[in-house]
Amino acid sequence: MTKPPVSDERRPANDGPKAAARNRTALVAAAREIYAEHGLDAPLSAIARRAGVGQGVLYRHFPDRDAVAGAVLEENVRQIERAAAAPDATSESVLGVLTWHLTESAAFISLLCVDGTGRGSRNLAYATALSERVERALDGHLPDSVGVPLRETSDLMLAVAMVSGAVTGPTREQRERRALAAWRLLGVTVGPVHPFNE
Amino acid sequence: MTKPPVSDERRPANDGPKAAARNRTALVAAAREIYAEHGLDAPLSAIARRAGVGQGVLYRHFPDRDAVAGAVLEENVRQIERAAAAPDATSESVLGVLTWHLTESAAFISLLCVDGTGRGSRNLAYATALSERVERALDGHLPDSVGVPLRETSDLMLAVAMVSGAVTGPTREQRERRALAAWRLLGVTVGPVHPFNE
Amino acid sequence: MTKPPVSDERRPANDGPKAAARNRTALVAAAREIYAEHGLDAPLSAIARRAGVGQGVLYRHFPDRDAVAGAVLEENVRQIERAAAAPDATSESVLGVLTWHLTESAAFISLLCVDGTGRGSRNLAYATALSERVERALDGHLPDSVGVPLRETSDLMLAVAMVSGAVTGPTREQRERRALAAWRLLGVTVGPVHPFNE
Amino acid sequence: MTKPPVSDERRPANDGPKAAARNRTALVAAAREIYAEHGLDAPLSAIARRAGVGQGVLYRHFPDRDAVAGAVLEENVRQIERAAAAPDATSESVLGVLTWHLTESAAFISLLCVDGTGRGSRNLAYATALSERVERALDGHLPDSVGVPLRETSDLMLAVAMVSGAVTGPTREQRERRALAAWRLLGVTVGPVHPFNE
DNA sequence: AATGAATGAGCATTCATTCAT
DNA sequence: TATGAATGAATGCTCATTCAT
Repeated sequence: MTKPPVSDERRPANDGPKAAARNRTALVAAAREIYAEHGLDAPLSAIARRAGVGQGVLYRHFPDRDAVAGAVLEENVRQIERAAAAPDATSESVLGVLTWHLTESAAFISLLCVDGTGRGSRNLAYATALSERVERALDGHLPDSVGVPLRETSDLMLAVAMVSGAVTGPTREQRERRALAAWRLLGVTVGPVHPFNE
Repeated sequence: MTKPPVSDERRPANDGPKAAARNRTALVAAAREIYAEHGLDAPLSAIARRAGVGQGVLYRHFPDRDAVAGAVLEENVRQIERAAAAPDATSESVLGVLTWHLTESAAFISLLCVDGTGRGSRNLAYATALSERVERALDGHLPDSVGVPLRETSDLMLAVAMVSGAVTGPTREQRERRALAAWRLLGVTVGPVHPFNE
Repeated sequence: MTKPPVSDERRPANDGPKAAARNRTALVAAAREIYAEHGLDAPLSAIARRAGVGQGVLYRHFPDRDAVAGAVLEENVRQIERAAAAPDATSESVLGVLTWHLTESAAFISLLCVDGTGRGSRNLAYATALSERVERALDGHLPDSVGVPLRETSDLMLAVAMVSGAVTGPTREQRERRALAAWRLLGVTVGPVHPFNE
Repeated sequence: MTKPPVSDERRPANDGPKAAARNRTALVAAAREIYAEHGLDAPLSAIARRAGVGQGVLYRHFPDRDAVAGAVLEENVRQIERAAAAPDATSESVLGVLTWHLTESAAFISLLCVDGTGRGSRNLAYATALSERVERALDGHLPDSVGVPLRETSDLMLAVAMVSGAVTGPTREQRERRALAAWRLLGVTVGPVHPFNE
């Protein structure tokens, strides 16, 4: 009377290695939602619950809470990189995508608008690396601007931080309106605000 | 280096009611420091410890953590109001004082650059009231600006939020440099950056 | 330029020894109200505040929180003693007064309906002494009862405890109704329910 | 006296999910003891300590302190329900079981002898529901009584509350003696005092 | 590899009691 | 003698992280 191969009780959904990638994706998506709803200080348990996995899985994929935020930002940053690498990329189109992410992801705002005064200092490593990837992506897409010109990418990154600071409000629409008003004050034209490939 | 004459060991140091005002001041000062070092989410116990008082004293003076932040911000806001009310006030002088507080107080940045995504929604009451006082103070001091003009106080508040977003960095000097660069990108001239009456 | 005799500033109402008795009375009255509203676990500070005195005064008159409760009960007990000592006292009249206090004072219920399992063990001294005074007051006023007769004062005290257990409800009227129903189940007739000398 | 093979020193003793049910049981048992010793206001930390678990475990199993009390009472109430549902149930047998729980569980007394004056008003929900279950269990088991008859279940519940008020004393034996004396004063015969299925 | 229970440190808050004035 | 501020221990509750299964 050998036991059936799969399991004899309620199997906790051990789908083998296939599940690993699926779980990681689910965790990042869940984290994005939770961050949007409750801010970056939301408990990790909420993220695991939303993803439908145990907390142990979260720790298997991410060593600490900063790694979770980093993974969420990774996706934002990648879209900007791809927008910048597109054959028909213009400063306007790239800023449109960047602005989309600013309005959609509270975590992304925090990335670019860190107060730098120590609070989030735990994970400067992650934040700095990601921030530099954004900077590199924007390099070569310096927009024209009415009034004071942006002369270098560092000026543009400053402008991005400034727009980040302006992006407040409870709904995405309000945040988009504020972001566009901010770009206008800077004299910068922004293309359609949308995600890159979604 | 005089010490109280009696009791040199365990004396809980009850200085009587006279200490009340002194303690409140010490608490606000401690809170300002702690906020600058650890952000607005710093534990209240750290503030009490820094102020050299028991936690109960903190609660005697401030009903909740928002009241503590409010008391800290109160001073920032008041200086801006006074700068705006000075007989020789100009937009440049007022913005200089405002910029000083942006570079000096992490809490003040948070006031003007709230992410608004729900996280800190507990104390919108305080934040809104204080923010409106800043807005009223700035009313009538609309600066000229190169490039895109600021047409109304709401534009100016947007600009302030934008500058707030740019104010990052570990030292006050770096933060001031970033703030001034941000104002420059907006085409706004700012006067000397300093506290109003200190 | 000698100073005026009374005081030169806002005098904290130091009316001399006269005030002592007045304060004690106010404290007991305040405690009675607070206990009725918030139960015996109410903070002492609330009692002092209601009495319009500082907390120090409370400690001057009562060494600890049990002494406060004891003082409140003292008054209840005394009225019962006086009702029992009245020339025209009957078991019915005495039980009427006792029942009044049961319905009016949560603390008094606790005195007679102590769970005895340790919770309130801190002040058994007070409670026991007061309880015995009630017992002595009831001695000699054993009521007739339909059904099972009460043979001794200890039976009557048991009956009192039983009625105490029945006295629940948010309003005094409800509590009185429950108390009378309880006495009825015991077959005991109770006179008019009222305070003794008030 | 076997011990786990590995690690004999600091092991936080995470016995895995198997321990969940065991821990819940231990918590309820510990709560019962603590309540008996220190009353319903005992600190939850004491319960967790007695159960040999961390405080977090307590909160995993019970959302708040009322849920803990509810779980303790649940068992008392269930035994009464089962006693009432037994094929040979009589009013005497059911009251015997009820009286057992009155003498054994301070919390159970509190359930039936609530002072209702507001103090413990936080958890009326639990208390009311459980109290009604007792009432339903007693329905149909109205005892005969010498003297004043109990006409309805509400009379019986009043009698139960009265007996609850009489149940005082440091040992279970004393409490049982008081309870039986109380039932006798009510003219009600009670069967053997014992738990239902233990 | 996944689960989710357990741990325990950490923070907020309350309040009895003391004591300088 | 009265005041009421200060103390600090106690308690409730929340999570980040670990780990037996």
